[in-house]
Order: sequence, then structure tokens, then C-alpha cells
Amino acid sequence: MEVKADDGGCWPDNVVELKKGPWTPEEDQKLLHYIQQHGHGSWRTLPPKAGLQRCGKSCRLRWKNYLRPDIKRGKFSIQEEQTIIQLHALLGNRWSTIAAHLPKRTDNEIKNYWNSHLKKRLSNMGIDPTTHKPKNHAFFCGGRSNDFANLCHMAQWETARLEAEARLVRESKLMSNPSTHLLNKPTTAAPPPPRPPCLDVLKVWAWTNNPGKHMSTATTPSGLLTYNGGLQLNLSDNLGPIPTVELFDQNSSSITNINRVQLSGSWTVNGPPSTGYNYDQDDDEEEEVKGIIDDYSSSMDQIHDMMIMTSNPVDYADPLWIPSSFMQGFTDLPPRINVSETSGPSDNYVFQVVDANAFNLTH
DNA sequence: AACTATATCAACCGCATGCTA
DNA sequence: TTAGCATGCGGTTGATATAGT
Repeated sequence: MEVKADDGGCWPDNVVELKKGPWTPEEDQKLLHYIQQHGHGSWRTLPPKAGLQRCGKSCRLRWKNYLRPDIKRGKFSIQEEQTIIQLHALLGNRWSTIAAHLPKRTDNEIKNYWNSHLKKRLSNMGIDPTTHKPKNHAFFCGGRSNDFANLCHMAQWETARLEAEARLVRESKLMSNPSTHLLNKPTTAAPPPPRPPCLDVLKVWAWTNNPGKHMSTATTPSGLLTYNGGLQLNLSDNLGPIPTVELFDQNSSSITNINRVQLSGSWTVNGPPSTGYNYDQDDDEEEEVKGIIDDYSSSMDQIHDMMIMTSNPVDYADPLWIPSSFMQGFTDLPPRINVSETSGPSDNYVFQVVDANAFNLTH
């Protein structure tokens, strides 16, 4: 087949027999060997030098997306998925910019993953993947059915979470590049958004496989988080005395087998984040959990910032059921979660404690 | 086992952008 | 200032794999 040279890297002056389609291992080897020996130099002139009947553009793409030694292939982690979703909410389809935040992932891979996985997943959750806002908001929130209402809750939460985290990304960028900040500074500063309560349930699963990011005391105001085919989260609008949360294994009624404990989403009422441990457990168990928690660094301020930066108020007065189907389709299923309430000292923050090993979601 | 539908992802294509003479 | 070249980017395609019937 005669292929006319295109405008972006194929030989301009000759009509050359150029190979297209999948690369063979031999071609890969030639390209790899040439670049290792000489660097890629000008992509346009590379193919004949490397003994390849490909256009330079094709070689560049093959190198960039496949042969480069610093490429990570395989499944995306939950952390990576989160980053993609956050950055997409912030940046849209700017894949190369998003890829810059995901070391060793290519823009093409991220784009494909978005189109084949994440877009559908958000869509199934009732979130418009383009705007990252809930779809059919009025319909879902009209109270016709619990399922729809729950979906609406989740969409609200996801949106709130994305907004908060996108803001964090944006602000951390500005902090790291103050000159850009100054250049882009508007002449009239907009007033900061109000800082209503925020609930960030998605963190429960999102951080499950990334231990150590945030740790602290587990407390909740009249909160109950259990697993029963899905997650049930009952939250009272009474934010009075906040009971301590205790961890227990549903099967053994103990906190044994806990080797990963993580802190997750929350809302802020007022005041600074609390620190310290509050356990209504016997001493041994308390020591065990303390030990676990001490293994990870407490990063309360980060959580606090994330919470207060959201601008979406969330109605946390109603019980929320997260159906187990919601959990399906994630690269890594979260562990089961079991948090119960007891009485205890008050606190201003709510945390969910995740036990990654004591439960098995798919039992 | 055979066929069809759907999902996945490597690769292509055309346009945009930046650089240089 | 402009034209030509080199490279980058994002949308799209199509081959292959996998799931479903």
C-alpha cells in the first residue's frame, strides 16, 4: 500500500512504502536498540537510520507509549483512578497534563482508561462524566424512591469531594508556582465560598489500599457504619456529644486481625481537628490499635483542609445506603467496614475506620 | 462449539503549537 | 512577519480479546 506522508513526522518529500498497524517484536527491537545507541534525535530522520519502514510519528508514538523504559503498565490503582477523576474534573480532557501527575503513565493510556472505565463508572453513579455533576438531579432527588435518593446522595458527595480535591490540587499548584499565581490573579478577588459541612464517604474505599495517608482517632456523632451487602451510614443531625467508635470484627466481636486502619471522610462542625485516641476497648486491644495507628502518620490538617474547602452542603440527616453494586467495578474492591458506636468523649470530627483485613467483601 | 456483542487499547489521523531561518 | 518543519495533543478507528447466548 502506498501511504502518503502525513504532516506530522512522515517523510515529506517521498512517497514511501510505509508500514502501518501493530508493531512486531523485531521492529520494537530495532527502535529500542537505535534509541539506546543514539537517542531518538529527529524523529523524521530516525526510521531509515534505524532500519524501519515506519514514519517518524509512528516511531515516536511507539517509543512514547510503549517502549520507553520508565513506563508502568497494568492495572490502575485506586489512588491513580482517584487522581484521574480529580484532575479530569479540574482540567477536562487535557490528557497530557493529567499524565504529568501520574508518573510512568502515558496520556494515551490514561485517555483510554478514562473512556473505557472511569467515564462509564461515573455515569453509572449518576454523575455526568463531562461536568462531574449529578445527572437528572431533580428526578433523582424527588423522593420517588430510596434508590434514586441514595444515588443522588452519592452524586452529591462525589461532586463535593471532587470539588474539594480539585481545589486542593489547584491551590497546591499555585503555591508551588507563586509567579503564575500572581500573573493570573484577578483584579478583584472573589469572596471565598462558604464552608458548609462535608461528608466524604468515598474515601472509605478510595484510601483503603493506600494505608498511612491519614490517621487519627475514630469518633462519630451518632454514626453507625456497617456492612450488610452494602454500606449503611446512619448519621444524625444531632451533632451533640460525639461517641467514640470502636472497631470490631463481625465474626469474632473483637478488633483482632486489624493490620491496616485508615481514617476517612468526615465533616467539620467547628474548631480545629482533634487529635488523640479514644477507644472504648480493653487495654490490650487499645494498645494494639494505638500501635497500628502509630505506624501511620496523623495528617489531620490535610483532612481538615479538604473538608472545609468543599462548597457543596450535604444532607447528612438521613440514613444512607450505599448498595453493594456501587462497589462493583472498582479495580480493587474495598474491604468490609465495621464501625459501631459507643458513648465517649465529644469531638468535632467524624471518621470512619477501615479494617482492610478483618473482613472480606465478597465472602 | 459457533456465533454475536461488547470491551479494550494500540495506533492512526489531523490539527495545534513552537521553533527557526 | 512569514513559511516550513518538528513535535505534541486529543479524537477516533479498528484489531483483538472477552463475555454472553
